[in-house]
Amino acid sequence: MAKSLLDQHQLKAVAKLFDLLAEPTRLDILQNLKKAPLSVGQIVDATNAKQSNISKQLGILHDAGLLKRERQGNLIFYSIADPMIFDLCALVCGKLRKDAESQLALIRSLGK
Amino acid sequence: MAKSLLDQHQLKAVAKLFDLLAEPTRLDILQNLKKAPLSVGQIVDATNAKQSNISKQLGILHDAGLLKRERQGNLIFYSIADPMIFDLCALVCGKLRKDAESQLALIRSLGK
DNA sequence: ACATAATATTACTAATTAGTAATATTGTCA
DNA sequence: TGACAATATTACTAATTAGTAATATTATGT
Repeated sequence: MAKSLLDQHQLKAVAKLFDLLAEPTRLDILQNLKKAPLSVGQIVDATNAKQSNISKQLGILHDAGLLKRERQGNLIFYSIADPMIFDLCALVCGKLRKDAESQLALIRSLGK
Repeated sequence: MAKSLLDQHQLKAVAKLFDLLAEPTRLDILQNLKKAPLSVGQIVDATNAKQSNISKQLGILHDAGLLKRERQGNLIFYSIADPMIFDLCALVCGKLRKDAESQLALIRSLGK
């Protein structure tokens, strides 16, 4: 086992995946799809984004392979293609919570 | 336990953290710091980015709390503040590898 | 075929930001 | 103090992109 550092190309691929998760609207879509597939309209209702934007972001997530798409009559249902995303989000949420708790403990310790 | 969906503010915080990891240069810095703290000059040498850019990206990572900074004489050493980052990167790398392997298997299965 | 509902696309604006050259700052050593 | 090395900052450009209104597409039911 050598240095095993990622090369430029690989770094770019990793960055691209992180970038997909670096937008609140897309994260909102993903967390809403966590339990079950939803139609575009349902996602629009669940978030507070406009239809055109949701459609756009769904397209981005689908093109990247993070979402699956299935037509059912007049509706189009999207679903999570790889639940690994939620492991990622759990890690990040865990870190943020831990940081916040440390912050809180620090503040409390200053309260004499 | 209710719906437990993140609100707008929380989504923004999560997105911000992902955004820090959504740039190849910053990822390159982080992976170089994985083994040990490095000075700015060492990081510049290890990557193929200019000094001013490395310094800028180090500042961003430090301001966000992902890196620690320590002066030693003329040099300034940066180090990873929270190794959780590597868990994140490992997940992403794992996914990309798995996807690539599936792709490869598919191609092979088509080769008669 | 027509009206309607659901979704996608287009064209655009505003905001963000990576990278950079030049310059400023900070520390070391003589 | 002055020269030098390491790092940070500034000011700028070019590129990317979220959000949006308007419009186009696609499917359904009559």
